[in-house]
Amino acid sequence: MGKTLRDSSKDAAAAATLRLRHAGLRPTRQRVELASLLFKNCDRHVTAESLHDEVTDAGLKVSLATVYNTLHQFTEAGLLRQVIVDSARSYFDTNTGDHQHFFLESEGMLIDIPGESIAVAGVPAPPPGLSVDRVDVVIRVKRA
Amino acid sequence: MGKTLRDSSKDAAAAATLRLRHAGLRPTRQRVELASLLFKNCDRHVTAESLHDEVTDAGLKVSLATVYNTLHQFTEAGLLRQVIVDSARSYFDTNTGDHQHFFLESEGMLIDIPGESIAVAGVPAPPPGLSVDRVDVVIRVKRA
DNA sequence: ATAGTTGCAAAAGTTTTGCATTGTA
DNA sequence: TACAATGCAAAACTTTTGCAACTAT
Repeated sequence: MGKTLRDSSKDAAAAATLRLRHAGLRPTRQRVELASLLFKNCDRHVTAESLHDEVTDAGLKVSLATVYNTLHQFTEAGLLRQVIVDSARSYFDTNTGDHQHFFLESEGMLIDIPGESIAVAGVPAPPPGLSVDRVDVVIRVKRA
Repeated sequence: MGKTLRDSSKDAAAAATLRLRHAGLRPTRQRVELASLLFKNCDRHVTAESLHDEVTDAGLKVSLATVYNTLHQFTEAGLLRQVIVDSARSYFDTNTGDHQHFFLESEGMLIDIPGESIAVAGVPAPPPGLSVDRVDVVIRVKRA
């Protein structure tokens, strides 16, 4: 039995709903729509604006403010990770595991690097009273 | 012969003027004042706003827009380096050499780590057509 | 029903830009 | 004098918040 396009869309929505419930977030229309887009494919890197364009292009209506709020809620809930590489805008990564990034600034493109590939050695002890929370590595690349 | 406070201030201004000329920037009043503050002591990390507060507190009048423009001009000229660690604001570092940072987000504090201390191993080759421009390491710390 | 949650318009930041003014040659 | 460079007010961004409307129980 082949599934129709409509069925796939429903499946994505159902999966998103489950994922949201599991994360303790109410599956509202906007959240389900955004989650469906975000988690449909594998790893994705989005900005608030790129995701807003995406929902809009899909014919759905979600305000940009809601996209921002939702991205932060998803991040709080552990569904997304925020990646700070550009002073002009925030990126969000659907890959929440341990990994690092290549960043091509001119095109706003992020590429994942598996966490186990990279090793950072020689980190001095943090100043007294402070402990290491996370180590972020950004490999800034440019067109050769 | 001890130098008066006024002399020191003059010296700082003279040094700043030289530094600006050497970098190919016209030593205007605003630039000299900002450069005097920035390069008076050793390594410093400032935001546009913190530097603006500083000039203002010193009784000088420079608009915030000019502080932004000047920080970017100094960065272009190689006198400063921009450090991207916080999505909310840009930091500028008077240490332009090879080094990395601890970042205590809750207080907006950056601490330099000498470049030779840290080694990043296992960086995969960048995707075809791209070359590595720089490797940034940020050790995010929190109060223990 | 209704209590807590949500979504968005409006506000608040931060950063950039256009242009009158300034400073230099 | 001319003319490029500068500094800042105003504009343009991105992001956050307060509260009316909604929704899950």
